[in-house]
Amino acid sequence: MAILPVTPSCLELTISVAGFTSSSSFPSSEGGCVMRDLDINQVPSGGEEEWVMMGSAEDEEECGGRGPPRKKLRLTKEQSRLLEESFRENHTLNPKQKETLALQLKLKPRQVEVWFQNRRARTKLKQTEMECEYLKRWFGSLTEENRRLQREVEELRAMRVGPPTVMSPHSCEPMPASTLTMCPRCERVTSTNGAPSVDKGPTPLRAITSMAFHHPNSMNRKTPPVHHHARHPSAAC
DNA sequence: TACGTCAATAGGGTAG
DNA sequence: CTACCCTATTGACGTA
Repeated sequence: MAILPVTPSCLELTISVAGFTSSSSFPSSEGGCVMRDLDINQVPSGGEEEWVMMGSAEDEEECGGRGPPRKKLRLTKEQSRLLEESFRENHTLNPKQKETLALQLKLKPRQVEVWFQNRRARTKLKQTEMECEYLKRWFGSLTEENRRLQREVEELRAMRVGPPTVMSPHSCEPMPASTLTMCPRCERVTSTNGAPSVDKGPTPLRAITSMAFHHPNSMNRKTPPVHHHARHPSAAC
């Protein structure tokens, strides 16, 4: 599997699957007029932010109508560029970095903090969407392979060529089928006489979860994900 | 006008 | 308790 950059400026972790292109769509919501007390939304004096008028005269009437009309901050291209640049270097900021960046951008430290929070959330959402897409495709291919194997089993059964035998991976001798069992969870064949199961390495799912866990974005995760096999009774697999 | 984007808030969790 | 993080949500704005 190749790792290709999808949107280098936005995502560090990317997953590439043959024929897969990711389209980002974010959930949105609509709601009524709920005005909050935002010190953050007060127009800064001499700042370089793009402040857009927020709410109409009716809105003000409905929501109190006290004080100057609220404005919504839109970061300038330069501010966004600097923030992105900083995000590429570090997904989290220490207080010193935050202060410096805020000073540099003529924003409040809280605004820088919020931007980084939202940026991390967007990154994670995109990652999740990509993983979801990938898992769907993987499921499809597994279903297809399962069908193919089922057909093969049927064909072999139809042939009726004596008791089935499996070659031992150790001695290359045929093993009696009675010593083989199927792990109900992972559906891999294991030997009851101590022979190791045939493992082709980590599954794509494991690759994904381990990638997610080791990604810098997950550095603040408190509890690592536990793979279900860790608690599975048939620890052989 | 519906929908996507994004700055911002609320609220819950955790480390120090 | 404080400061930080994450997640869910809100609401203004841009645009197809």
